[in-house]
Amino acid sequence: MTAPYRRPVLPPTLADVADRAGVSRQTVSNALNNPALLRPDTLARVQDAIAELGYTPNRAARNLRTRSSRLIGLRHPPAHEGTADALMDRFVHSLVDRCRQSGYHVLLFAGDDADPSVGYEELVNSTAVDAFVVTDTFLGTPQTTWLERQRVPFVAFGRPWESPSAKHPWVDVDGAAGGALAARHLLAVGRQRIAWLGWRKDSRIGEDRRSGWTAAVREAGLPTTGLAARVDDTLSSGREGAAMLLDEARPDAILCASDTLAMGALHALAERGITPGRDVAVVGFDDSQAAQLVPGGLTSVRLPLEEVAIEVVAALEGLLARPPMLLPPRLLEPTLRVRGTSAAR
Amino acid sequence: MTAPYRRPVLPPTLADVADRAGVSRQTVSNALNNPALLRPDTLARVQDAIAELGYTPNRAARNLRTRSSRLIGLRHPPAHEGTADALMDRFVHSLVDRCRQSGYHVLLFAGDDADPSVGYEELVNSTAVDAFVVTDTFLGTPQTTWLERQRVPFVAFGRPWESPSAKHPWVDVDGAAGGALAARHLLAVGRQRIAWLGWRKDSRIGEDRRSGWTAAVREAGLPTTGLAARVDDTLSSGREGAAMLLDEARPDAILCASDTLAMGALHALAERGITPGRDVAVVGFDDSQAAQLVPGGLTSVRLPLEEVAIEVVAALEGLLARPPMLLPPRLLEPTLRVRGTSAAR
DNA sequence: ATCGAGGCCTTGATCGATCCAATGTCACAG
DNA sequence: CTGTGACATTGGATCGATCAAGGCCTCGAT
Repeated sequence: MTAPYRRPVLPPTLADVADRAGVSRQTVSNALNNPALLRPDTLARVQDAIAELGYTPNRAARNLRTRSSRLIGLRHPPAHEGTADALMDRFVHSLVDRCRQSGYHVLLFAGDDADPSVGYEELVNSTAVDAFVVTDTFLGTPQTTWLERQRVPFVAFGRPWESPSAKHPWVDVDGAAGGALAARHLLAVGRQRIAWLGWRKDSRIGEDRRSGWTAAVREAGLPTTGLAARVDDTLSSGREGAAMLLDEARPDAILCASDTLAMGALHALAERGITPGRDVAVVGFDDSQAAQLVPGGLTSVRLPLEEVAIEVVAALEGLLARPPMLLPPRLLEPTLRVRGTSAAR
Repeated sequence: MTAPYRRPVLPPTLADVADRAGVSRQTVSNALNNPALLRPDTLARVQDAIAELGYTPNRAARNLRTRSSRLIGLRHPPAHEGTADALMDRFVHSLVDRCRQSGYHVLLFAGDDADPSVGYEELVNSTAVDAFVVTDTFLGTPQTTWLERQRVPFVAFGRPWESPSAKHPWVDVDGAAGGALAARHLLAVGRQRIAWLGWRKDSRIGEDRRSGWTAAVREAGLPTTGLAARVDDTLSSGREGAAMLLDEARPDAILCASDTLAMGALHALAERGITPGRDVAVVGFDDSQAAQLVPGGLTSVRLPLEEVAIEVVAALEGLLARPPMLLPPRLLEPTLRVRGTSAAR
């Protein structure tokens, strides 16, 4: 057996291709990066040589010369063991897919919640990545301010809640629109007393979603007072919150800030022998897997993560173009997945 | 405002550090890669200069010269919209974390289920990554055979089920041990008729897990015949399978090949007014989030993904060392998370 | 016939690190 | 005083691509 896991011969270089095609290195380079500069017959000859040799440009050499790596850094969000993970997974997937279409790859790295610069700094200074995608802007945005000060190119998935004057490009989902969408759906299927089961007041995202509920319900001339509970984003708090709502406010629908809370609400209903979708409608948020594990299905607001990825990559390309072109922030509309827990009566 | 998102000055190079410290470039290089070669006072001088300038080695240049990128390629598994995703997320997290400790980063890329070489080939030829971590070895392993033939270094998470003679390093979780662990736990809490609710026979992983159940139950002198059902890995099949078992085999425990199936089983119990954990115990597999969303909690076999990541990275380091050192395959033991659905009677 | 313009292609330098071979320094034995 | 070897440090070449500038054509205008 020969030496295992070592390629026997070195891969062909651009110079090899040049020799074979009978042209200079620069011409081969142009064939790859600026084909219009070549005469058609020369181009064909070079392309043949490339194909025959199975040549692929060496990234390290190209990176060194062009001072760019065509890599996008993404800090793998720390495991919350919560519902957000599955969401992120969907987003990362879309992002990877979209990056590929633009010739980028995604570099995952681990960060440190305490010090935002950890990880980022090393990658920036070593020119390992061209830009970053930042996801958890709701943690008080220490990293975005750090990145902005360092003039590191990045695009955020999530508004700069804490510093609305921030100038960096960002893409986010309109939580208020999602809340309103869900509330209007519940109104359309004949619900009159629509309760809100949401997160605590210090959650900007939660308050955003909630504002959509408030607006839509008031718009219909229906009450919101006494019909809201704010709890932690856990199954048990969701159950307790829903129990309280059911016992004290007699809602015919519960709109929840997350699928986790919605699952809790479903348990509270079950304990009382109330059938979801018939007696009391339940709607969640994020369209996580849990929504599909409910028999009959949980109606849920679905975030357009594929679109978010598209916009994020577009913003990245603008940022990395020269001259850089800053795209304006984008706020995308979520959609609603109607399932059994909000059937029409 | 100056040009946005462009660093005003070029970062310092190794030569800058050398000038400042009054030594040659090579000495600075040695200070970084082989500090033992330097006299202590020289080393200190160089390190001071590095700190003062805030120098970080340029990756592209280093990669070009050393022919290695210190990047590990990981094909982001296609979204199955199934339970496996959450598992993968945990694994990826551990992997990223572990890679960091070894000075590696993870490069995510999108692949194509049809043609395994897509993605891999480009990254290999362009020397973008040093090695791959391959995760979905259960799909008939087209990519592992391709990678082996191309002599691309890689480590698999998952046995080479289809080609046991494969020589590449791999790490896997002992599903049989997990099945046996869960079965013995059920025996220990006094269960006598332990049913198996598993995947169809063509699932190697499913059959592996099942074999542990068979062995443990037989070892206790208890029956397995008529106590097994094999269905698709969906909530509804789980419910139907469990319903059949409950109606026909009268088990006092149901051991499931996945949490998804276990959730289905719980629904079947609920429909019959049977209390899980008291009347019939239920145990799942994979310890997914769903297991924690069950009130009281679902007992589940937890895969040691953190350990898997450790072993995978260790194998990678062996592979990339020179001379390469192939570590023997590792089969890791899962653990059991005992929760409400298998309480002692 | 000569010149200039433009299209097409080539040559040499360069990016920033490491590899390699060689040199300088020093203590100590012959 | 020279030879030897171990250790510390250096200078030049190199990895494989792109940049910047310049050369060689061809062709039409003078």
